[in-house]
Amino acid sequence: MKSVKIIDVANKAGVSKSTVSQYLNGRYEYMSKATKQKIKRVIEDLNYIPNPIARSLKTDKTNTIGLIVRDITGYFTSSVIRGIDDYCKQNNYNVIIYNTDYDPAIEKKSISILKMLRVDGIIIASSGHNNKLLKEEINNGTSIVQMHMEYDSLDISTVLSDYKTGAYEATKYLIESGHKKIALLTQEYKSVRSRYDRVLGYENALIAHEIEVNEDLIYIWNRSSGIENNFEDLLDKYSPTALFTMHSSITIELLNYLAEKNIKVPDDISVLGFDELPLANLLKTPITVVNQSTYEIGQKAAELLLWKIAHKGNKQTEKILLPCNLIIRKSCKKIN
Amino acid sequence: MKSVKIIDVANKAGVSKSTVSQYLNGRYEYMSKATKQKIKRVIEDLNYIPNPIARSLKTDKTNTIGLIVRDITGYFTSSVIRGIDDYCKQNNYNVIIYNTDYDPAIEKKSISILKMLRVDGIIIASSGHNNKLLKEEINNGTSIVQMHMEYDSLDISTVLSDYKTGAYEATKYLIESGHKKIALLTQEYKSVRSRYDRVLGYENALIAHEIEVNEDLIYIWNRSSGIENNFEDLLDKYSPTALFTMHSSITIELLNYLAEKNIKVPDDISVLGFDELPLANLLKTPITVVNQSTYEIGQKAAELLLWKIAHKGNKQTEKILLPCNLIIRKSCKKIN
DNA sequence: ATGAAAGCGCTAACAT
DNA sequence: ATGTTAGCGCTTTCAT
Repeated sequence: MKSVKIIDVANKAGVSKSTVSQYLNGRYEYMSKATKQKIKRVIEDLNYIPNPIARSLKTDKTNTIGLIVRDITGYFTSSVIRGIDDYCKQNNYNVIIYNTDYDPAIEKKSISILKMLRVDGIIIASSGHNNKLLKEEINNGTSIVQMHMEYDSLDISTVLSDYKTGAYEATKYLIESGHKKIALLTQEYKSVRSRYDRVLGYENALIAHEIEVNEDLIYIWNRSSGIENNFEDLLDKYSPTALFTMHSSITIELLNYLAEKNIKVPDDISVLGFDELPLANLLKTPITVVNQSTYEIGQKAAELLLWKIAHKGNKQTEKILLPCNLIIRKSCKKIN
Repeated sequence: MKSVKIIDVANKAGVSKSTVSQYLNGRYEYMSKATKQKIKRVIEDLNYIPNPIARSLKTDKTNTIGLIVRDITGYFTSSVIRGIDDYCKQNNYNVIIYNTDYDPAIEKKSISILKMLRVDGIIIASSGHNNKLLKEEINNGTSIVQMHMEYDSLDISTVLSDYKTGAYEATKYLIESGHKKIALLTQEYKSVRSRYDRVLGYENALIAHEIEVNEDLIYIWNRSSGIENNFEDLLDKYSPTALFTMHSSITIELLNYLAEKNIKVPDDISVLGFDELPLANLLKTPITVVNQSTYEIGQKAAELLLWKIAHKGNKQTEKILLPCNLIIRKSCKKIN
């Protein structure tokens, strides 16, 4: 069961290693038809498979990319990964995944491990806390594409959904259903372009329909503390008729919150979420959501990265925007 | 930005490559305290990181394992993967994932790619259609552990849940809630131990409570055709009061089916599922399920595999059983 | 206690 | 059109 190597096929074919290597790498220009055929035969006979490790050592290419995400387990994330992985496999690349669990320190460490591993490139949904490092890496020639997140301070090739339009359309739908007091639930958004865009979409839709933007209706949620008491204040004080969440984590927490407070959706209040939910149509109230094309995001990100790897010289940064689509279900009531 | 290599630290430390290599591999036995310190310093100074590819070429060890699953995207699977991945990363292993989408041919190909990649071992949730190949690989010395599935015809180290007890406890719960006519929805189970065990658990519980086992109440579902007309026949003819599904895919399809037929859970019929469902408590009817410890399954599988890799000689096969737990929610009605 | 040297399996510049 | 040769960066046997 000794594995057969290039020298074995060279010997058996009566040629040198180099010729076999030429063959393997598709450089047939100066090769006689005869030897080409012979080598082909011998390779099949011997069932020879080149050792990618030896190849990597020589070429400094591993044909693997690194992928840094928050948590592979998420409904959104796992589908994006599938898109990336499928595209990569089709193109003879492997992917190695690192989970950061939202920790910038782990993110940083993941980058350095991936570099140590000599991956050919990295796709990252970054926290925004390592922008300086990321910039450095890019300047050093590392191929990187970012997805899902966007930061004004970081000039990097990116693929994400058209959040602004997505939020605009959703808000418009709410308005056209008669809602005027629409509360927005978002994470801190001023420093994060991809969050700010959603808020902009919301505001623009209001403005376009001559509804005054009320900052008090924008509730800042954060992952560690969740929905706090001041949210109840918002509800009490402003009585919004609809709640628009900017992230599935918020949607889910909100739904639990409302269930606990015994507030009925959509009878008492309408809910519209960003990001598709698993088993959405089996929920107590099937939730209307702005859906992102997760699989396509992954595919595009992978496509862009492999392109960058193949064109290392090119320092240009690109931004790819994929459309969202509104999936209308039963969580928004028509009013008036 | 040239990367520093072993020779650089050797030179700077005034020793030979071999000595540095000894240091790197923790063989300090014959090393003077002095050189040890010096090498340590220089490595830190130079920020030297050994190249794992060169190392792999020499040692024939990649410190990566392959993982073959049906679809990374599943709720169950992604959590298992996380368990595997966390354990591996903690132990300096990387994991490369292959999705088979339930296709035995892709499964087979994945195995061969993984072998070509020189992974140190493989974790597989296998289809059962490549058992001969798997057996061969094991005989050739490949380290493999199987998870989630079990086949009598394949002697292989395996980690899975205690399906029999899980199904037993669930059935018992149903019986104690007054149910006597409990239909079982399963895939073809006679050739697959891990499915047969669930059926056995169900039957044993019935027997223990002196309820006759009626084969007609066992409905054979399959992934490609889904729930067919004959299921309605079963419902009509035998009027089961409870439905016990053996897999989350079946549960989800069943729930959709019942919703479509306007059959209410649990008022018209009780439902109990195998495998946890996402957002379970937000469902129209929160479903009672037999939950598997997905993360732990992953951890255990990884632990077992890394152990096997470290003890290549040992040909013994082990079977690790993890307990299930019943999560009682609102989908099962007490009757009589 | 440390070093010299061979070699892991391949690629690629250069020679012929 | 094909072969020779020198590495890629490391580990490991064998000397010393």
